Amino acid sequence: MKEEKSEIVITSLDDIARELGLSKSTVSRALSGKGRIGAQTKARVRQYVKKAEYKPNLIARSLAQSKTYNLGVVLPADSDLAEKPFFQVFLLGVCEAASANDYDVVVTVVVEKDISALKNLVRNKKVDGIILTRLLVHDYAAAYLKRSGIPFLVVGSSSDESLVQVDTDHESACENLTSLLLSMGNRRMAVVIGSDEHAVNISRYRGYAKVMENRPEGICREIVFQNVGSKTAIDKSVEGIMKEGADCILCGDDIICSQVLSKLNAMNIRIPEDIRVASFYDSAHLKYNNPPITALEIDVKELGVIAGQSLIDKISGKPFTRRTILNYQIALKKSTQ
DNA sequence: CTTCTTCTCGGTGACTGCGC
DNA sequence: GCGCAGTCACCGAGAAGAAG
Repeated sequence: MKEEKSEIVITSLDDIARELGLSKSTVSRALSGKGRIGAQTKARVRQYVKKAEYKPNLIARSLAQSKTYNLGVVLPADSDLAEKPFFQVFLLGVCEAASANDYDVVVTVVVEKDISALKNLVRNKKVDGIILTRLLVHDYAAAYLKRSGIPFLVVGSSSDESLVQVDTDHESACENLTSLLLSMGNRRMAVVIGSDEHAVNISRYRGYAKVMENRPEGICREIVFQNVGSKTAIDKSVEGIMKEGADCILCGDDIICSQVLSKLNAMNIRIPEDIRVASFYDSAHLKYNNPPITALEIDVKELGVIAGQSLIDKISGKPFTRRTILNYQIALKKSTQ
């Protein structure tokens, strides 16, 4: 009986080396492009590998390089996190950069002072680097990562120049949006903004305040609501603003804005006829609102891609930018006309 | 049975050596 | 001396084997 030729299964560099009559180091060099290798040998190996549909064993590569090929992304453990499009879209961007570099993404959460999950990730050497997605004014996670020595970057702005930062210039963006709305005839500009524990809220408020302080009437404290987090607090802020009277409400972010809109709707207040509304951050929450909402638009996916790529560059010892600032756009919509 | 040592996995990279 | 390919130690953790 004619013996059937058994198919050769290629599972490792050794198999390829044996088949081609080379050493596995030569095959490794041919595939990585590193080290000295003849062009002919390189082409021969690559052609064979393509035909055999060989995929390198990433666990073995990790072992040899003492790297995990994982990026850690730290999210805040907010109860309504799933409702925050920022983090979802940001993760998409990070995953895109990671995938393009043979990295995977490991997600963990921190609850302000409780950074035990992050510590486990670092201690157990599960990741090569970390991205902190929300920078706090007193950030325990950032302080810990600095001590640990693991490469990391933060999404946000800090005066601490040792931190690698990726962010939008929120202060300048909010300053420009506030100025623009004033130039459109609005005089009494109310603001509803979240916790001043979050660095981003500080920057946004600073942008608003910078413009308002330079006006003859200054900042009207009775229509300024900071550290507003809960739905109840936002509702009370809106009631206060309507009682005191304002031309426009500036919302600290998309979540606050959607709750402000909901409260105004419940009070039968029309936008923009009775009051104008704008948001310091746009998202899917506001995209389909009627009327459309004036807001600052940021390419969050691009933010994720840049954060991911910057961290990988830092891990790989390549040159990286210590502070990357992304552009923003002011999208003027019907809510402020 | 316990403890210690060696081997294993697949890939990397510094070093070595061959041939022209 | 240069260009190239081969050798070998190493990575980390668990399994297997050896010794007491």
